[in-house]
Amino acid sequence: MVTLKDIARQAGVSVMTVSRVVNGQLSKVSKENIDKIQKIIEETHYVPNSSARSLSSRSSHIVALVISGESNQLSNPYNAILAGEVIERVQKQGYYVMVHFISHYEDITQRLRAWNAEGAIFFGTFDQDIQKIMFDNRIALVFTDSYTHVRQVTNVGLDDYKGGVLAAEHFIQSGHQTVAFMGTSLNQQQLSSVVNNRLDGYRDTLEKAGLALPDNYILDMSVSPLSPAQAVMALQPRPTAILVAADLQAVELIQDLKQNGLRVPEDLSVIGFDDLPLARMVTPRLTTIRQDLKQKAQVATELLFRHIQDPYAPAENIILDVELLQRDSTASPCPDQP
Amino acid sequence: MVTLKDIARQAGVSVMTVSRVVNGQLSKVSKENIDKIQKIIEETHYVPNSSARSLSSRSSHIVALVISGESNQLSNPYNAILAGEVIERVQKQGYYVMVHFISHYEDITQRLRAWNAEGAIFFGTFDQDIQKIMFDNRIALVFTDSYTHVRQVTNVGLDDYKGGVLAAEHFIQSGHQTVAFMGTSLNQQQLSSVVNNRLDGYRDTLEKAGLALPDNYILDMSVSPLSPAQAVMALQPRPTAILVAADLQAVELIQDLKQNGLRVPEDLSVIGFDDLPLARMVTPRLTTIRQDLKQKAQVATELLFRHIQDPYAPAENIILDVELLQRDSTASPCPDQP
DNA sequence: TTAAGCCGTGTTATCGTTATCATACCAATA
DNA sequence: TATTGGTATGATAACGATAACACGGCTTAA
Repeated sequence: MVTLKDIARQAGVSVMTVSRVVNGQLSKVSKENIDKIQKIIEETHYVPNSSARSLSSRSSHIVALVISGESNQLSNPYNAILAGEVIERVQKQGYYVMVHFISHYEDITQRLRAWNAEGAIFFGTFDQDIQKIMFDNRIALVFTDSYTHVRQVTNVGLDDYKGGVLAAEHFIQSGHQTVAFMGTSLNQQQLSSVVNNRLDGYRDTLEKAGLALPDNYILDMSVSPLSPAQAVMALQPRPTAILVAADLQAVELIQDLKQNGLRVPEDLSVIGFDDLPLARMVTPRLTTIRQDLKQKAQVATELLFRHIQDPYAPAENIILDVELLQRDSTASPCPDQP
Repeated sequence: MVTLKDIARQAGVSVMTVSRVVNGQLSKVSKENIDKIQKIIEETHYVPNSSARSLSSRSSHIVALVISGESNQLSNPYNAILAGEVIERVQKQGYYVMVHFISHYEDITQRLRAWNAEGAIFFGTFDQDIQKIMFDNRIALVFTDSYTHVRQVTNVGLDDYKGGVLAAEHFIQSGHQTVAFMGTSLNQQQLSSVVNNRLDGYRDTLEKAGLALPDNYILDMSVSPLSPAQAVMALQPRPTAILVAADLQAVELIQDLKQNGLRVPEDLSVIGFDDLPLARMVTPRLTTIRQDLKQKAQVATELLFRHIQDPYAPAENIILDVELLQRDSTASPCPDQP
């Protein structure tokens, strides 16, 4: 392995002179030395040792990507796409990305500190743990989709409430009278308030229009023993429209409905959430509440680097907009419906 | 930041004694010191500095995940799922994962050497560059889906040829007479021999059964100006079955066919390749050549750690099996077809 | 002429850890 | 008694880089 020392010896200068050239402090080195040293660097394929740099300069140029969830966190397209966008951007800034999968609160702070990560971006639910993490680390932290009351937390969220509102409005305008909601983890207090907010916007808007959303029309698939279609079909009267809090679940529901002989949108209109690429690929193409993952990644990365550069930059909670994308999984209710 | 020195001072011992405890060399330290030191470590939330460790011990416990491709490499579910599986397993071994996206041959060796990665797993096409990489690095390297003639390369591949065979057999048994193939990057010599092998198995089997696969029935969508459906419909006589070399493309084709008024499988039987989760979600559910990504990840990770532990472990080229998964996108040709 | 300042370069200490060797102590063996 | 050997510990020197300061030589202003 080639080190600064080797190059210094070859060039007949001190390591500091080489170090300056490597780090682009060219104004401090004579032209002839710059040329000589750069040539040797090229020839020897010298690569600076990041560990040594990190140790000495106390800046690692490492950003951690922390993804919570169970099993293969990247098999979820939402995580995967967002992760990819973030990695691309972080890399473009000359930083390195370390990926950490965690289930619940394994001591992620250990992992961040081991390599002196300069910052971290979090995917998934961390609400309960945000404060712990905040106190344990003094590095730049950016959360996504986290609801919290702690002021110092920087977060990039989504206007989930509005998403619910848009879905409700769409159903109301289409003339639906009996509607339902499907999601997961609805009862846990802190967890998944993303879904809760979508529900709130949905319910509030329905009620304003004089439509009720009874509790039993709010289906929590994380506790229901029934399959998605069964859960819907068990409702009397049967809803003609449903908002499902995630595209993946919506697709699953539609599959299941088909197998049970129900048609979408004729028998049931379905709105998803996220607009994953998948939404355009299924039949019928999924009407969904779209969020812009590229934008989310961009904002998160920008915030991260802002806080890396300036530890005293104020915490921000950015809420991104959503829009309804009407495709083929929603329609007016059939008049001859039972 | 708490260091070994701090703990040593508090415990009234030398740093080496603390180091031994931290590294589990408990037989070399007295019981009372072990207890005392462990207690202080807990209290102070000491975390060993990995950079310093790496520098001193010359082992970083870092594994690089190198993913080639354009733009967001993780938006491809194949990459994402495989990456997730690998990350999980690497992490379980106590190693850290650095992710590197590269397009073409950016100097990935720099990135690996900067942090002294102990090993690397590669996703994507690297055929041309494998040798370069091999020569530049002396660390454990595992490629996936790479065809190469270099003996020292460790690779986890797929029986792509058999995949083509299975698809052809399926079409032959179903009574198809006019069949086609769709893929990308078919002409490049080294690149994407994965697809070429699938094509070879397909063509060989068809020919053995007396069916021709004329060149113009081999559609390369990376050079065709037509949309997938258009490319198929331009063929006279129109094929009644087609093997598409990747699920994503197959789904795209089916979508496009629908919009052009053609039904799957009635007008055209379609077989995909990979069996992504997506394949079960679309309508019709996609018949496809299945590969086991978990297995692929497991084998790749095992090979990686074997070569990390033993630099002289022999290079291996493991070929994983495939199987045909019949779903709803294939059928016998309609008799009344034009 | 002298003080001040810049430029290019080198010297030294340090980052936090581990490798290696040395040492002190005690027990067991010849 | 002298030798050997194990056990627990410490001292010292790396690992590869950067930070901070020092220094000589030159120019410029007082």
